[in-house]
Amino acid sequence: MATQTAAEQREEARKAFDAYFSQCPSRKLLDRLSDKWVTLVLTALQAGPCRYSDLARRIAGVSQKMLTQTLRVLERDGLVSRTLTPSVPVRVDYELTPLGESLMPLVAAIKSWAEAHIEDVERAREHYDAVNA
Amino acid sequence: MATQTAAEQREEARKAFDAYFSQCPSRKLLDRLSDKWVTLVLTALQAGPCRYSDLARRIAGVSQKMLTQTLRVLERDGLVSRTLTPSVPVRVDYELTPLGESLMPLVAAIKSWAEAHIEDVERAREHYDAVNA
DNA sequence: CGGAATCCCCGAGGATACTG
DNA sequence: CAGTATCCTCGGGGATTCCG
Repeated sequence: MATQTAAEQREEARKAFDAYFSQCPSRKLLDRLSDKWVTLVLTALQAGPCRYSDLARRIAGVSQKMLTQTLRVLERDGLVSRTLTPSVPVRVDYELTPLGESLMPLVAAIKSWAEAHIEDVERAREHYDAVNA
Repeated sequence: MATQTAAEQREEARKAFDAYFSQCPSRKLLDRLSDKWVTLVLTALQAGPCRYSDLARRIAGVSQKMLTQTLRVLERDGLVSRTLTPSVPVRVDYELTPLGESLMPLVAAIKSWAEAHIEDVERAREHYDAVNA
């Protein structure tokens, strides 16, 4: 019994931590933003409404699956709205909601820090790699 | 020949996109921040220097492998400094660099948006799930 | 104490094919 | 046009073991 306890304790601690962790608002937001396609979609929509196929074209590397999945998540989170026009063929437009727009300054802030400090980071990396030959 | 061209073109487009994409400073930063453990480590270090084992204890759910890996990456990027004291047993302290500290306001901004708007997001989700029964 | 090395599993996500 | 469904691969990351 007791021999297993240590491992079990660690695992339970991890599970409890994960449970707590997944509730953290900052984490939820980071999980969204960090998704490879999310910021690209948001940025693409910043200029205004956009059709599905236009998004697919603008975001060159995306697969249909991931574009659709990303849009669904963003729609569910209330960051993007989906408007279906039942013409033939169907037409679907996506657009940032006010909530989605409120997120853009944060995206801009991230871009700003990145562009301001990326060279410092690059230099640090070169130095690190040089030292740890 | 020509029958393969379409698929090949897509793949090459994706590769070219990935290559371009991986160069984007904002993406690099997001890739760092989005790492599950990075923000936790940075936040833990915000209060001041901290030993390896202290970090391991503070960040309850982390495995040694991921803690070490995270610290290595942060050190390489110049966001965290590592100080080794060759006593017996060895003692290692980690600390935010000025560059690392300059990142904290951004982390705070993320936290701020998350806490301010997470309820809107939750409501949007509930509504979405209710509509799409 | 503070790691490095190895094994192994699981799930994110791309390719492909089909549909309203 | 705008998806949905299925299959399959590839690598992130936990558990475990060993080292200075």
